[in-house]
This record gives sequence, structure tokens and C-alpha cells, in this order.
Amino acid sequence: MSPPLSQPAFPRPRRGRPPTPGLRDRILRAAETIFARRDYHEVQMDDVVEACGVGKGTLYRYFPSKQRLYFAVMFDGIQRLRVELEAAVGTEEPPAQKVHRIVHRTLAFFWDRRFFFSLIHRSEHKSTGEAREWLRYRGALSRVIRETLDAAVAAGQVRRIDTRIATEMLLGMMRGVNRYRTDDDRLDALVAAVVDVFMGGVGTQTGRRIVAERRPVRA
Amino acid sequence: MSPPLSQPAFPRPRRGRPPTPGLRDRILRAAETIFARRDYHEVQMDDVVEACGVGKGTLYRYFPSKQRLYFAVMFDGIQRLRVELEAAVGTEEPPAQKVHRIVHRTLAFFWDRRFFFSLIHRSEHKSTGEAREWLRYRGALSRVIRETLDAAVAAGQVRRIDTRIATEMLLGMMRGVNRYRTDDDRLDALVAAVVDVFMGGVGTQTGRRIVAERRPVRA
Amino acid sequence: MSPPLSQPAFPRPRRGRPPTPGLRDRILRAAETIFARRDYHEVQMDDVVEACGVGKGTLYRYFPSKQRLYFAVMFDGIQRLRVELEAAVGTEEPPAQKVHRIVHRTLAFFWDRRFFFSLIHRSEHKSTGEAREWLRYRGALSRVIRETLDAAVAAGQVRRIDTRIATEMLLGMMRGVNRYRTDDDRLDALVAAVVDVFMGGVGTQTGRRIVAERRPVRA
Amino acid sequence: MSPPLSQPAFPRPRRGRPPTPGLRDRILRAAETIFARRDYHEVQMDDVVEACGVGKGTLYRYFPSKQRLYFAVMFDGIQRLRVELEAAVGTEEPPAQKVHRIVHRTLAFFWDRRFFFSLIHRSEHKSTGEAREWLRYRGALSRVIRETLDAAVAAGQVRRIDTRIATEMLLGMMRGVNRYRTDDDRLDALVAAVVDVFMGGVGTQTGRRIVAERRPVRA
DNA sequence: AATGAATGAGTTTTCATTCAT
DNA sequence: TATGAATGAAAACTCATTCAT
Repeated sequence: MSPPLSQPAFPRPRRGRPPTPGLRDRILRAAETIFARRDYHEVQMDDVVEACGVGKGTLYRYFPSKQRLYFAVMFDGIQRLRVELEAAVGTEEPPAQKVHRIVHRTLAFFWDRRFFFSLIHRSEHKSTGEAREWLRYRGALSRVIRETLDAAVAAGQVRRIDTRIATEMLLGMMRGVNRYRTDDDRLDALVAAVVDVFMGGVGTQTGRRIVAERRPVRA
Repeated sequence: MSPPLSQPAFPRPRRGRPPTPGLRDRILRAAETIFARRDYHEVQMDDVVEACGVGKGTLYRYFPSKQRLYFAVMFDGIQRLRVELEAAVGTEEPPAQKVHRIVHRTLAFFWDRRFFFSLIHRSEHKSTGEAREWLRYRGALSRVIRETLDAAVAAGQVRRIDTRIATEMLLGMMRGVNRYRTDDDRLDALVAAVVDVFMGGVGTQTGRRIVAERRPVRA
Repeated sequence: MSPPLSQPAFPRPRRGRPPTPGLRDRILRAAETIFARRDYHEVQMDDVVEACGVGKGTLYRYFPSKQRLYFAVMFDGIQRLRVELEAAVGTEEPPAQKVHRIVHRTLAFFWDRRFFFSLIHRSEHKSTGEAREWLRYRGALSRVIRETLDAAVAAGQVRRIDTRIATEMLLGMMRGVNRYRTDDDRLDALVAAVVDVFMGGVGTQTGRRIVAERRPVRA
Repeated sequence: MSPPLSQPAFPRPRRGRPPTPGLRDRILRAAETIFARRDYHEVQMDDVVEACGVGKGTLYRYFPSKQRLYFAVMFDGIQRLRVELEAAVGTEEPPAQKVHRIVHRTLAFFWDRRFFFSLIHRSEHKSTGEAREWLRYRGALSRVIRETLDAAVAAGQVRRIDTRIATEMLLGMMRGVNRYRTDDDRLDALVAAVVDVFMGGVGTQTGRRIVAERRPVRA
């Protein structure tokens, strides 16, 4: 539904000169750095305008409203994360190992985006198109995790638990440790801690052993 | 002009119209239900006014600004939860069992307060007095959990892990499953799932067995 | 129309116990010190309430609105000044001398009341009863001055000028020097300066001599 | 991106919608007529908005607050008056004559601005930047008068009096006659009366004669 | 009668969005 | 097309006045 975010290597045959190529992306990047740092309601369109060095009219030409811009940023971000996770998971490793990669990538992604998603999932009564689309994106992301867990269950590395709920737990753990981390906390240590507890909790004997032996978790 | 001697010393003989008893609490309750359902910026003072059937001036008499009201609601809520947890934890049970109670009470508390604290996790750069105080309240809450975990470690029911981080993981897990639960999810099932995974992850043999054998914990 | 402001020596036979005798006056005094120092719109009824140590309901029992209170204060003040001037003028002195007394008393009166009358004479369109009454009070005051000038004209001590306009000039001069006086300015010096210029301007030879010889004006 | 070289250096090639020419002035004029007629607290921003036929946002774009707008109007007005006075005084006439011009211009200026400066003389205890700046403007205005008087003293046309105080007297006289003028009063007559009394009061023989002989001064 | 709690109409200001160039 | 000026609906808050005790 949204155009590809990275410039494709061969620009598709354009009819009519596309207005300032790459401008949409530039706006998206600038907006991301802003929305990642401040809450939705603390961000003003003027800030975005200033951050991406573009006129306000232009901004509105590309994104018809603040909400749309915000969601575009969120969708873009979560999509990139999903792509990363898919890449991390599309290997021949044992599923239990993949959990480690997932946690690492995800925590790294949110490390500098602590205010991401602050707007999302408010006012449940409003079922706007955005809300629906958000669920799609969010679902696509969590599905990567869930399917990995499913595979792990199939491989006897994770116990027969409800992987939907387990996925939310894992995401929640990561959010928690990231939100309330201290300045001394290091990414790797938190990754290790999360994997340790989560796999300890959901893994089978086998699963735990696989995770434990491979990566000597540095505190 | 001096208080009648027959009156007890404490209830000083108020002159003029006495403050409507319990009004502050009434406002606080009404505001809680509103802030629990909608995001801070979606709540308007007029809504609160209407919800508690009180004049706007009165609202401002008790809480001098919207922010103050919001924080009062948050502080009140988190404090009540903390008190509940302290009660739940002040028993002779084995520490591992107490984790079960903590999870149950906490999830129950947030069951209808899914949007609580939405504002609070924002803009930490503003070090207002409120922000500081929030940290105090939040710290007092998490301390209850952490100390329980510490006791569990001491009792050999939880492994020697960083209980600060473990606390955040536990809170994060609960937040995650609550936020993204479906309409079919039941409180007890989620409690069980969280305890299962968390204690599986952090517990020792002993700890796990303690939790596992006394599975059915009702409200 | 308004009750006598000073307690008469023999209290008139009251039927029904008069509510807290002297309270009205107390309020009036307290309000005066407030309105003399701050502008009408900067004064809040709560300030008045606090200043006179009386409940807000009581305040409204005696003065039905802020405006009424304000005008009562103004009327009271201007009336007292008028009484003073009448006393100062009811002597056998030559009229030119009386001007000196007028200036002295008037400047002294306003010395600590620099914000008096700030509200008055706004919004000409509103012809409230207050506005009319204010004109009566103000007229009574300026009449004392004007009649003194008339007498001075008759006595050949002031030139045949329009004494209405001259009165306004004199009042304006006093207002000007008082409003923009420095901390070093002394009352007597300003009185002398005003009398000097005014009588120099309106007086005849005779009139000027009379004023000049009597009070050696210290600059 | 850099300005075309054919354009002159100064009118930089503004991009986007150019500011409505003269809009700031239009607002200023409209606000002046309003503030000249009504007191600060009786003026609402909506009135100003309506008076100058501009959106409220625009009003706030040019003046960030009601106070700022008010002071801008005052500063603008007093500055224009000062410029007028400087022009009136920058001639070869004898200083005593100049007083006549000063009075004429000043009274004419305030003829339709009887409520000007109503806020300004308030609450001097608040030493805001505006208050300071106001003193600068007001000082610049009175200085023109004072220097004229000083010159007149030097020329032997005014007695050796305190010209600071004399300036305040003159301004006060003008304010007084203007404030309390009747509908029948004519500008020229009041000007004549003020000059007559003031110069009679402060002038030397010479000074008075100079003013007196060239009585009829029209605009 | 006296008091102070309760009230709500009225005002300033913000900021997402539109529009003229 | 790109730009920034212009717009006005919406929202927090104040304070004179009323009312219950």
C-alpha cells in the first residue's frame, strides 16, 4: 500500500517527472528521529518541517495529516524491523538460537526509539483505517516471532505453550527492560538476560541447552 | 472566636460552608475511570467535570491543573496497587508462591486500566517535580516485587540473577499480555501463563516445584 | 445615599440589632488600601476578603458586586477629600492663599493613592448609575476648587479666565507631578512648584504677590 | 537555491506565500482605535480580530500576546507623537513659541485617544521588560518637551525652574483638560488656554510676550 | 448573620491545516 | 511543485458571584 521506502536500484519507468525524488523518504527519516524522541503530542508539525528542511505545504503534500505521517513513520519502522527479523530468522540455525537473534535485533532497534508507538493503541473505540492497518503491521511483526516459536515447539526446543501469549511476553519483557534500563545497562547484557529468562521459562531441556551453550552471555 | 471547649481539639470548628465530604475522592475516582480509558491528551477537563458532576471551578479548586490531576490519579492508583501487593506479600508463604500473588493482583489491577501511565513514560528530559515523584512511587512499587525476588533468591527458590532486571521483565510481561490480550483471554489463564514462564525462567528446581504444585490460585 | 462613614457620636436608635457595627467601614478601609495600590483588574475579591479579615459572603452582603465596592471606595475617598478641601477653604484667608491649601491637601491625599480612579472614566458608552453618581461626586469636588477660583477672580486675585478649565488644569498638574514624581521628590516642594506655576499663570499681580509672600516656596 | 543574481541584494527572493503587505500595520491601526476607545481589560482579542478582519492565528503570529500587542500599540503611538513633536520643535522659532506647537500637537494627538495609556500607569512594581521599555519611550517624549523648556530658560524666555517638573505639569494640564472637556470645547481654545496659563506661570516677561503676541496658531 | 466551598460563563492562546504566490 | 503566511476550532484556566451550613 505504501511505496517502497528505499530507492529501488532501477527506477521504475516514470511518467511525468516525479516531484523531487527521495523527498518522501527524507521527510520520513526526519520525522522518525523526531517521533522516536518525543511523544506524538509533543511533536509539532513545525518541528517536523524544520527537521526535514522542507516547506509545510510540501509536508502536507506527501502526508495529508499529522496522524498519517505518524503512522507512516511507525509503519515504516516496524516494517524495517520485521524485515530485519525475517532475515535473522531465515537461516538454518536451530529455532532456539533464532530467539536469541530476535531479541538482539529487536532490543537494538528500540534502543534509541524509546518513545516509539506512544500514540498507538489509544482510544480503542475509534476504529479508523489506521488502527486496522497498524494491527496488520504489528501482526506481521509478531508473527515472525510466533512462527519461530512454533518451529521451536515442533523441534522440541520449546514446550507446548500458547505461542501467541509467549510472543507478547517476550515483547513485553524487552519493552520493560528497555524502558527502565539505567545508563549503565549494556545492550548485550540485557539481551542475554532476556533470552536467559525467556528460554528458561519456555524452553525444553534441549532448547535451553542449545541457547546456553552457544553464546556465553557476557553480563 | 476561640473554639468551644466542649469540642475535641482536632475537628476544629470550621466556619462557613463545610467542604462536601469525599468530594476530592469522588473527583479522583471519576478522573481515574476517564484516564484509564483514554489517553491524557484525549481527555478534556470538561469530560472530567461532567464525569464527576462537579463544577469546573471546583475541579480546579482541588487540582490546580490538568497535569496535577493526572498525576494525582496515577499516584493514587499506583499507591493502591503497591499497598495491595504489600498485603499480598506480607505472609508466611514461600517466596515463590508470593510471585504468583503479585502477578495475580497486578494483572487484575491493570485489567481495566490498560491505558494507565500512558503519559508518564514520556519526555523524561523534563525533570519536573512530578517526574521525580513518579519515580518514587514507581520505585516503591517495583521494590515490593524486587524484595520478594530477593527473598526468593535467599531461600534458594530463584536463581542468582539480577532482580532489578528480573522485576522489569516481570512487569513488562504482564503489560504485554494485558495490552494485547484478546477478548477470549481470561485473567487466571494469563496469570498462570506469566507465572509459569517467569518462574520457569528465573526459578530454581525448588522454586519451580513450589509454584507448580499449588497451581490453582483464585482471587 | 450612602450611610455616614464615620460613626456618629450618638448612635441613632437602632431597631433590630445592627449586624456587627462598623463592619462596613472596616471593609471599606481595607478595600481602599488595596484599590489605592493596585489597579481595579488586578485586585481580586479574595484579596479584599483577606485584607479585611472577613468572609466572602459577608463582603457580598455589604457590597453586592465588585464594581459597587470599588465605587463605594472611590466615592468615600473623594468625599473625604472634598470635606477636607471645604474645611481648608472655609476660612477668611484671601482666595489666592486658599489655592495653596487646596493643592497641599489634594496632593497629600493622592500621595499614597496613585492608582485611585484608574477604573473611572472608562468605556464612555456605559452610562450606568455608577457613572452618573461618580460625576456628581467628582463635580462636588471640583466645584470647591472652582468656587475658590471664582472668588479669587471676584477679588481681583485671578484673571478673568474660564475657571472650569482652570480647575481641570490644576487637577491635571497635580496628577502629573504625582504620577511621575521621583523618589526624591518631597511633597512640599511639589506643592510649592504647582502653586507657583499655576498662580503665576492664572493670577493677577495681586494674586501672585499674595501667594508669593506668604509661603517662601522651597524648590 | 541561492538567490538569482539579477535580483538586487536586498529584496531576497522570498519563497512561498509572501506576507500580506502592510498587514502588521493594519493590525496595529485597528488595535489602536480599539485601545484608544476602551480600557485594556475591556478589549478582547476577538474584537481586535474582528476590527482588522484577520484570523486570530494571524494576530498572534504578529503579536505573541495581548500584552505585547497593547504595548506595541502604545509604543507606536507615543513614538509617532514624539516624532511629530521633534518636527514641530526643530525650527528656528523662539523656544517660547515652540511650546505652543507642542501643546497643539499633543492635544490634537490625544483628542481621539482619551483612553490611551490607561494600562500603562499601573503596577509599577512589576518590572517587566515592557515596563522598562515604556519608560524609555515615555522618557524620549518628555525629553523633547523638557529640552525645549531648557532652551527657553537659556534664552531667558522661561524662568529658572525645574524643567522636569514643569514638563510633567504641562503634560498633566493637557491630560486634565482633555479628559474632562465638554462637547463644546474646541481644540484651539483649549490649546490657547493651556499655553496661556502654563507660559504665564513659567515664562519670563519676554517669554510671555512672545507667546502672547502671536496668539492665533492654527494647525 | 457570617463563612468559605462550589460554580460556570468568559478569555487567552495553540497548532493542525489551508491557501495565495 | 514548493513554500510559508493565514486561519479558526478547540482547550485550559480564572474569578466574580452564589449557596449550603
